[in-house]
Amino acid sequence: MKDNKVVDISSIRTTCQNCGLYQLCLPMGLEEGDLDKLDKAIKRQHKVEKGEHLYKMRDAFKTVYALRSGSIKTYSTIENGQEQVTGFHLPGELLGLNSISTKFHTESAIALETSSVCEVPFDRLEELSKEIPSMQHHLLHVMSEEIQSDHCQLMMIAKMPAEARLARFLLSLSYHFSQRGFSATEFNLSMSRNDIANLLGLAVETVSRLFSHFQDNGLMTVERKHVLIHDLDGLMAVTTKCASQPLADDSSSA
Amino acid sequence: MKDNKVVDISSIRTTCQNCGLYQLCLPMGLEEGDLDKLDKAIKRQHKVEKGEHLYKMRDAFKTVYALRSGSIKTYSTIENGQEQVTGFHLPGELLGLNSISTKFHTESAIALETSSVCEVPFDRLEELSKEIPSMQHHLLHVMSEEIQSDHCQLMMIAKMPAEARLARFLLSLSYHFSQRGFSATEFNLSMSRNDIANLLGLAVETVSRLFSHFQDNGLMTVERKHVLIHDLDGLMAVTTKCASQPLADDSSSA
DNA sequence: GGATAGTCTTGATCCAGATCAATATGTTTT
DNA sequence: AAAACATATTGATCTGGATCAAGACTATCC
Repeated sequence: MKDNKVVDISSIRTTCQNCGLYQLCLPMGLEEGDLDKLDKAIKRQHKVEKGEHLYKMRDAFKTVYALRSGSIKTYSTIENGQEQVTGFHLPGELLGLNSISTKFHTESAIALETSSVCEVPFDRLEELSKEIPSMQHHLLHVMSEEIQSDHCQLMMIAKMPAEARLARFLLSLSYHFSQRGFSATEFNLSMSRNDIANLLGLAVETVSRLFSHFQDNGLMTVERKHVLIHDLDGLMAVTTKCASQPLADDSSSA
Repeated sequence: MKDNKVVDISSIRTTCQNCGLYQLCLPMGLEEGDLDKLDKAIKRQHKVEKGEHLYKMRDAFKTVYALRSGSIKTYSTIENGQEQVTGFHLPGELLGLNSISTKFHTESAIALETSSVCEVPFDRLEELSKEIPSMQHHLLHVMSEEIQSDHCQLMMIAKMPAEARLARFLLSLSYHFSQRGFSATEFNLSMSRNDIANLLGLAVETVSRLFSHFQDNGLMTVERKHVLIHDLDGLMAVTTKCASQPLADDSSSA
């Protein structure tokens, strides 16, 4: 019965149920029935070519994007025409939620490589949240995470020297890749040096020089886009090597 | 009948209905009946003395705080003992939501002056959100706003020179005060120079010098905590006077 | 009210990282 | 495959703001 069954086209189309990003994306922790509901709301597998925009600043905010593959850069353009990169996004991440309050996008999202996304109309998502408590919680959870990471980024730019920022950036990429089942020590940078510098609040030249330094110190090998980390702990050490260490007076007394 | 009625104690206790922060806080856009529900969930008017903590980093996250009066500083402590100020909060703001994902607070909140807050257990808030769609939306709205403002802060620290950062900080305070019905041009700073410097990623000395410069340029008068802005537009101008202006090539051609 | 301690201001010096400049290495176009 | 262009590396110089240092002003405590 099962062997002579003609392939059912509907079983091929990717559903949330068998999407590899199950643990990272929206469906996290949903019941079988709920998944179906979500599945119906989603327009799946929209493809975005490298350099193509998912949305642009000031566009109406109507849909949330779940990144399935590839990578996306978000950035906003400042009054004077300068660009501020706000983040690089990897599969499993949700994009667009930060524009709920304004109803129009406050940043642009551009594909750094050919990528694919699932689209969910935000109003459908809000309706679903009414019916599915864990969905409501998940949305809050995701946004809370974004605030956390923004605070971390802030602290980094405000307090850490260039070296530590780049090291932390690399470690963060490494971590996210490993979370997604890829190597933690070997990967390709889909973003340019310029983008990295911008995100970290540095000049391109500084980023370039730091890559060279890290290489000279045997921490990593970097050849254009290709990165091979030799010493994760070493990079960690660079991260903590930031500004004025604690003036641990208490350790000397008593 | 109405004149000889003894004062009803329950009509005196502040309810969300007659709270002056109606437009800013949680109740925003709620129906009469819904307000009652919210009202029951809230523990009202908890007083916090200057220097007292509302919560500390790593405390369990259980309740959300709505600031009624006073001002609160949020900050987190980094590995090396340094402190990073993440924000100053004025009446009407909600505190704590950014720790939903971790379940423990990732920052500390301390009163900069004697303040009062309403407390709402977060699980009650989530339940209410199920029943009241506009409440659900409002929570997402508030978090989205926080992400926006964090991005703005990031851009500021990454791209703007010290002058522009302080100017923008003052304008932001001015705006928030005016939103709350206070003077946009005269107010008191409840935070120290140190805190301001920390938030803006600067040294105290720089903040102090900049205040002096602004004063010399007739933009404002600042005497310890007391601020009097003479020229809002002038401050705005300082804000935009940041780094490399647009290389508007297109205006010359065609 | 004088002592001690925090906070703020102002000046002098220094340095991390920006900016400028030149070259090298891709990449795309024709 | 040469031309035109974008991206990356490396060196030389410059500077905004940090750091160091010293007073001035306030606030708190005996």
